[in-house]
Amino acid sequence: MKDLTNSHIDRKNVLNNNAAVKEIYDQLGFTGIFFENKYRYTLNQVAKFYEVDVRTIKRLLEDNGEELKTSGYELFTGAKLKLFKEVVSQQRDIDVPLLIQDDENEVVGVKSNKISVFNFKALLNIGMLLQTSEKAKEVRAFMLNVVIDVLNKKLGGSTKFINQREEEFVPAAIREISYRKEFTNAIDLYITNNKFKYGQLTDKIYKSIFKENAKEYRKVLDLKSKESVRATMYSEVLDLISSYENGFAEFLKDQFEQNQRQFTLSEAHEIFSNFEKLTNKIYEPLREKARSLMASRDMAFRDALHEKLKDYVSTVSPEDFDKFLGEKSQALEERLKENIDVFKRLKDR
DNA sequence: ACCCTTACGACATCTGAACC
DNA sequence: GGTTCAGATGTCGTAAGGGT
Repeated sequence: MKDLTNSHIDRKNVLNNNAAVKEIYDQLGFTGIFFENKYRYTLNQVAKFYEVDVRTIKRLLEDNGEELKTSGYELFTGAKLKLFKEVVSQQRDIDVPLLIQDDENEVVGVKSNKISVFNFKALLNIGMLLQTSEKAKEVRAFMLNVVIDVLNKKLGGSTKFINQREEEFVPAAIREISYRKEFTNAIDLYITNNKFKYGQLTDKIYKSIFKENAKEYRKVLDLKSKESVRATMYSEVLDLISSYENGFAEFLKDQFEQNQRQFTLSEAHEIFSNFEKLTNKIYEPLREKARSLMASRDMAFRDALHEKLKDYVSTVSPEDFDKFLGEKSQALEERLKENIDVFKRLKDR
């Protein structure tokens, strides 16, 4: 079974979700020592919190050092340690003593030359790695509940059109519409009548970019028959589709001018394969990026796995979480209203 | 029934700034 | 300059779980 304790990607996707982490901190009620803009916990506090031996936490540090460092684990020494100690001793005066004193009622680490310090994310990260601690198990369940709550609150329960919540979506969708026009025009003019020609060539583009045809894509995202495939795509994917459509339209036109007659649909398929070969290297970097963004975001936001892109699933960045869930994310209607205003302003000039 | 692995705790030893 | 003490690291024992 895949869960937080054995999936690096899932752990990152909880920890990169800043809105969720903040909510978890507010609800958990385990106050840290505020130092350099973050809430900090010493190694001993962390061990006590999860009711495990200090050695156990240390072993996690040995085995998952890099991950924990990325989350915000730090080893304080020298000047930084001195500063930290000062902050700690001040905190003792304002009555948060339990957190920073050990059993002998001493301030922890006064004479130590180094102290392991966790920020809140690293504290949660530890909770995701501990296998048998009951407390850690509780914290994990709690974290996931909050993450689900946050998602539901931000999205009103549906993640289907989460792709539309970032600033870039509307402009990308508008661009795509005009490039789509170029594409369908070229198909109209240079390919003999065949009612399947649009769908088949569009599928070729989809397969070239993300390995699925429209039908497969619909299935992965569980779209109803009336729901538009394009409306669920991320701006980066839309832009790449635009490039393909525009590029292929021009390529087809060139071929037509050499050929002096319309192509059949099966010839057009061959022409597309040539186009694909010719542009393979050009599109490669953008395609890799689009695949990775699409696979990772759909996993994190839509709980949807694109089987053919499973090697591309990685973590969703904190920026992405903000982009789609944060203050700047919006519902499409607001986005459109905003854009209409822009058009109006331009028109008035 | 047996062996192996995993996760963890207990104990021991070494290190090196900070403090006196 | 010696003492102190948290941290780093290593080793061993054990309980639980899984596979054969």
